[in-house]
Amino acid sequence: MTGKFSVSCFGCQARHTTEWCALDDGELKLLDQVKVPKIVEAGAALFHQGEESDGIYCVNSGLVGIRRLDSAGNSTLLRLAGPGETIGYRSFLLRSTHRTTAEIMMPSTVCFIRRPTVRNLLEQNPNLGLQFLHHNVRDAAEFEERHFETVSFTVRSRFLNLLMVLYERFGGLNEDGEPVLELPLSRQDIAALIGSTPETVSRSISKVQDEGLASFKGRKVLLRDIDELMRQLPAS
Amino acid sequence: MTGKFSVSCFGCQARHTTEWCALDDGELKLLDQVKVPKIVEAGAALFHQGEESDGIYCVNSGLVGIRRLDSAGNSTLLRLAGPGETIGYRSFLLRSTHRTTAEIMMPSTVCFIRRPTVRNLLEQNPNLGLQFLHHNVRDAAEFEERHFETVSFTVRSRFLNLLMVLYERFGGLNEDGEPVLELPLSRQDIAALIGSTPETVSRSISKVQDEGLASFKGRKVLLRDIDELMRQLPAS
DNA sequence: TTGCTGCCTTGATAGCCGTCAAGTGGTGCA
DNA sequence: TGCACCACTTGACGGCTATCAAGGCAGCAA
Repeated sequence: MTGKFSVSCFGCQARHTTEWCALDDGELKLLDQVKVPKIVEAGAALFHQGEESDGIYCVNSGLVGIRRLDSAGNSTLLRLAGPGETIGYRSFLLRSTHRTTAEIMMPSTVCFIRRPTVRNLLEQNPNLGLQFLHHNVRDAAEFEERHFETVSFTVRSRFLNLLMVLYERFGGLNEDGEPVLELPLSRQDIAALIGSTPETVSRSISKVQDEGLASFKGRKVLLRDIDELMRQLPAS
Repeated sequence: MTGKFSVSCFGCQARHTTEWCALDDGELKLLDQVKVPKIVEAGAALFHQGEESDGIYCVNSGLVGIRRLDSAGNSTLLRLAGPGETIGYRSFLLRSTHRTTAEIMMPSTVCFIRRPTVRNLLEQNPNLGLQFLHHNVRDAAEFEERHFETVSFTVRSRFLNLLMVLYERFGGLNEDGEPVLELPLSRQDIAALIGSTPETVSRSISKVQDEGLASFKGRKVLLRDIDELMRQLPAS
């Protein structure tokens, strides 16, 4: 954690796409007053696996990685959370310790909401609970989807899939109008996300590059043939 | 669907382990009156992928398979639902069409609860929503876990894992006091559940048999060395 | 009985991919 | 400038597993 910043819930871009849209003006005002906004540097952690849950986090900007440590001490990236996503609400609702570690992947701004606040709001406004439910149902559906993909498609397909998802989130056009992307992930984390290894990811990258579909230089990507890349995605 | 049967929510074994434990007596009485109990034969479907969701199902006894059809028309078994589990609530909550098909795997009894009833109960009793949330959070955690297992362990490990899970649910002792199990699944469905193919499953079975850990005859299984089988499970 | 059908098993083969190991390149620091 | 360190790449190898193909086996109908 490296600082605080000022942000109003009322002006939050993400508000209308999150569970907090269930709140009325009065409740939102309360939330606005008691939330703890923070600027966080890449590499920091919002919470660690095994810790007690003492509240939930709402991502305002940036990117957060949800990791799990296995018994051997290896850290595996499970999923990413971007602006508008609420983190840590599961352990909160289950009153359990955090089952994962939330690590900042790029400079981010997040809002922390303390346990009592969340509890009060939940009791006050049943719709908020339903919104969390909706959120989680979508998450669960996505996991099911990903599980299906992992067992059905090759590493290459899964990599291309991730690449395009990341492009939609973080991509843009360079000065020449070409589609480019700066990967917010190491090869290791890419590998974990698609259920593979850094070496195999690296080989997939080389192959895609040899075929002229995209150029990779470190984490910088130039998508040379975006149409063909899209065409090669697993149908879903 | 092949018939109706009489069952009271008040006497339902599964009630206390499901989301319906949030209901008070009055609400439960209402539920009891409007629910539609059904006896269903193996092979029938509760709902099909793509259909409109018109309510949710509560499994009273038996086993239901949740399947997904891919674009090529292949049916893939995604997961199983047993007594006490509620089915179809995700499409219900998202107001979307069913994303999966629910197929009866063995003669079962289920209760159907119509959309308006569920909606009313949800509005009336916020705790019910929270219960669904809990349920779904556990589901999501399980998917995450399974995804992790699939990319980390071999087919053999995953097969043994499934075998022991099925044993806990459907296993018992034969007249000689030996642990036995009647698989409720075809090889094809076993393969789908663990993300593999019927051939590889068959080979795993042969291997486990050669090692003297268990005997397979069709769907009948005799677990010869249950301790060793447990020992070979992936740690989790 | 015969034939048919579906499920399961077994064999042969190829390829993807994980693992181990060595090499490359970029960055920061002294 | 040189060195160390780290992430990444590349190569070699082997094993697991998917695929294709053929054969076995039980259930069923005629």
